[in-house]
Amino acid sequence: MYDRPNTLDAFASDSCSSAVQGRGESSPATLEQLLEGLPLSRRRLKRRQHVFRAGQPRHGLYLIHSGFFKTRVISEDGREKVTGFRLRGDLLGLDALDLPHYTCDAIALDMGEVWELPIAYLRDRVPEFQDRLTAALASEIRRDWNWMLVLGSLNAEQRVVSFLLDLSTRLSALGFSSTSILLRMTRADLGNFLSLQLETVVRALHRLQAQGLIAVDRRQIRIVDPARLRAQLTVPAIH
Amino acid sequence: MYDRPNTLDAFASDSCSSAVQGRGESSPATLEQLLEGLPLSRRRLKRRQHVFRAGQPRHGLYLIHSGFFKTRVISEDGREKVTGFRLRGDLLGLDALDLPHYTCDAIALDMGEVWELPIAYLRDRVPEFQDRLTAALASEIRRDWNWMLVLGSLNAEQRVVSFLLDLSTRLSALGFSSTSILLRMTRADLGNFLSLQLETVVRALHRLQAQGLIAVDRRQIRIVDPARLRAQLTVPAIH
DNA sequence: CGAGGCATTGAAACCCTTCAATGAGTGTGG
DNA sequence: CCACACTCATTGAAGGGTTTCAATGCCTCG
Repeated sequence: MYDRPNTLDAFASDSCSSAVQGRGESSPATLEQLLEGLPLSRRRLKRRQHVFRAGQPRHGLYLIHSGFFKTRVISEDGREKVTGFRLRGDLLGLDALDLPHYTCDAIALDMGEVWELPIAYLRDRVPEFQDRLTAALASEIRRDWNWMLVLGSLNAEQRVVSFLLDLSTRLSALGFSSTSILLRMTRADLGNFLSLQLETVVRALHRLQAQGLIAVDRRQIRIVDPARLRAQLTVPAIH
Repeated sequence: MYDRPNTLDAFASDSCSSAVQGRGESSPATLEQLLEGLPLSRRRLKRRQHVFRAGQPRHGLYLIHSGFFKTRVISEDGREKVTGFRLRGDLLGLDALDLPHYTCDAIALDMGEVWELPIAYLRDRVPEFQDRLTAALASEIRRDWNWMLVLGSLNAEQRVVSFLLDLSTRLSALGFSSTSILLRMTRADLGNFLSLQLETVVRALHRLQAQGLIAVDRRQIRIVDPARLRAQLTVPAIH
């Protein structure tokens, strides 16, 4: 019998891509370390500034060096969907790797810096680069599928819990506190990502606080009881 | 001003990956043509048979030669999510390209045949293979994002319409009728994919039939009025 | 200090889910 | 060849979680 991937475990393992096919023995753990010393063009971004927009000619791939970003797609008739929140080490533009134009918007939620990666150049000079790229692409697919599972089978409160735990894990992996979380996105962005109305997000956070699982102070979230918070995901899987 | 990708257009353009970065002039349009003549191990599958299961050691990638498949992920506590329905030309196992084990189940919905692609071998011998792989991965990400958008912003009826139009487009690209569609999956599978209960799918199909947009006969669907069906997606974007 | 963006809260409405029962189609075994 | 079993689809009714709409409050910034 084989182990089935746990939703949360899958999230966690994806945050720092581990087992890349064909990778040699010891090598830099992060893409950033791998690219250290290369003359990459860096770009600083302010709040609400776009790294790129859907439809623009694709230049390269962007590696987040610092800051907090969101990616989103917008349909012809204006419906928007936040496809993810991206942190240091994440790549922006993966979805358009085979296209001449970007297909999503990448927007800074606060100040940040990205490094532009010249794909063709790196593919030729950095042996591991192609494998890293493949790993990042596959990882994004798994991430998307996990969120589709979450959105399709959990209620509002559980979705918010999933989000908080995921963010906590990712921030923790970057060396930040796993219990003190500063949300950089609006309630509307969060709701959009979780396929909920912003009021529903507010009420879910409120209920979680009332249960003593978290403490909410505007965008500052403190995880009071991680264990019971996690336990919320295994209770009556309503919906 | 740049064009934003239309949901449906995006679906359509993804069905036959077109502009692969760095691809030369004339070359086989499909992966299958590219691999013609190579000694690939083929595998016939019966209804309900698994191509692979999550957790199994990853062998290679599978190219669907014929048949109708579904992929799904299952969480630790048994929640299931159908992540897609796959047709001829689609690849199975992309999500685990960087992992030693598969992360989803791939299941035949009727009789079919898949070709097992030895990745490392093909990467070395077939120049275009890596680019095709990248294109397939990025394409899957765009596909997932588009479905996330659909599920997050459209009501039950519109989701079913989106599904029918998408399937119609894909079947059409394979040379099948675009108006006479045989659903190979159960209402439950379809509902799971669309994040709806099977009863809701039934009722949505019923209403679409009542409006004269489609004709439903068990799993046989006939698209009576494609234009008005498409128009359903631009009306009161409820939700 | 007013303006604006964002968050909160309440109440009503609604779409979808849930539960239950029936029906249709298929396959198998006596 | 028919009957039983089983899977899948259909339909109805009730309930409920989210949405929708509206109003208020809070904080930041010019």
